Amino acid sequence: MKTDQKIEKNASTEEKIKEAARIVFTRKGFAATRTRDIAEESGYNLALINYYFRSKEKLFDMIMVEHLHMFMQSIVGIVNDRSTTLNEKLEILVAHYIDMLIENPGLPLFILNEINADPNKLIAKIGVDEMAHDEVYIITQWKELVAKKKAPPINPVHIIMNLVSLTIFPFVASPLIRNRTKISTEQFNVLMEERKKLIPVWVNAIIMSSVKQP
Amino acid sequence: MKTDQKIEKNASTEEKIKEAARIVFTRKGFAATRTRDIAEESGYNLALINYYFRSKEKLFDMIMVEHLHMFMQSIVGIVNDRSTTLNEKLEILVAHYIDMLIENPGLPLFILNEINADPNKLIAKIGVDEMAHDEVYIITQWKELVAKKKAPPINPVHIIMNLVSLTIFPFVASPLIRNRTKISTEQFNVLMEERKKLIPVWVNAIIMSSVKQP
DNA sequence: GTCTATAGACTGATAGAC
DNA sequence: GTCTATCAGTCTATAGAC
Repeated sequence: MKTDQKIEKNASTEEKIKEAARIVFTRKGFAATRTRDIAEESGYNLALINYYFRSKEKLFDMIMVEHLHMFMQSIVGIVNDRSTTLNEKLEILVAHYIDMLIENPGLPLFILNEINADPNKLIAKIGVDEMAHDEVYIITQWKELVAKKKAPPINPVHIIMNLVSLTIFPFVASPLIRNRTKISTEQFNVLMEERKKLIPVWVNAIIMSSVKQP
Repeated sequence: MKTDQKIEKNASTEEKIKEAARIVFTRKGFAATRTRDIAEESGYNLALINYYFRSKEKLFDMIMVEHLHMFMQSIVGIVNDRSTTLNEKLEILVAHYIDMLIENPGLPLFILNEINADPNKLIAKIGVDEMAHDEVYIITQWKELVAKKKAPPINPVHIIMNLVSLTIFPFVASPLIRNRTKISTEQFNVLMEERKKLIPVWVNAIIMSSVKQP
């Protein structure tokens, strides 16, 4: 996956500006970012931003669409893979996301913010409506498990929320966590690497706990 | 708990403006909020904001400190209570936070954002350094549990992260969740109420899963 | 394509009337 | 205390030189 934070020397001017915008927008959000910040970060002049991208907003939208795409990318392939078990899918998904989040730790907060600012505008762009209906294979596998284990009376939405919460939230709260526990970014990333193996185990434990409940 | 979203009729002008600022800042963040938005929301004029609070930033800081206080409030009392077991503390904490979050769903994203924008500035204001050292009774109880169960080889930071993630993240992702699952805010809140009882059970299951692991 | 200079709109803050 | 009017600064976007 090519998600280098640094601006490549051989990239075109347009690409350099877009990369600079990605960095600044992700760090400060749309409103707090000035076109001057992007110009400075890119090493070019302010006027070029409007030359290549018609406006600050259009540049932002372009970057946001790419971010959302990165977030949803390849998931469809994973959850529809008929050669992997439910547990394997879980492991692959978690590892995939944690890898991506270690490289782009600011991404979730950025996206959640903009969804919060204007839910309809952004959600429309996510474009994973292929996953909205129940044709996805992982759903079939889940239903089989539920039937076999005489399983959860709990809403399956909880299970999804738990999986996503356990995977993404630590990155959203990363500055706070690192401050309170006095650990470095490197040590934080080691913890996140550990979670690749732990989260699938935990999610299974959560599912089983609901089976045993009265 | 008094956290009414509406502006009271009998409140003083100063209080009404602060309440309006709370609403707008929480919804849009510092940078995207204009003093004119606050004036409009409060029903008063722009000039009064500077009359009562010297600047936009001072007003923001004041609100932020109150928010952080709300977040940390009464936790010290709960975690230091010698009359409750570890499990009871867990249940009380989760229920306490979920109640607070149902009333103030925008709070976590707002706080996480501002911590992200300037980690040092805000963390200094949290003022829970009483909880930094190991004098807290819940820590003692935790250590006893670990000793008795010959428990987790996993870093206890994971357990804390899991507890906080499971409790807070659904609120941070609320607009996304509500959109994807096509549920209303009321239905969402019902799910969150369910989690009051479920999260403590899940966290226990997570802890036990690490005991059984090789 | 890239730059400087500047227009035009908006923002936070204040002066001064009542 | 509350208002209107306005200043001074900053922002995005563009015009025009090279």
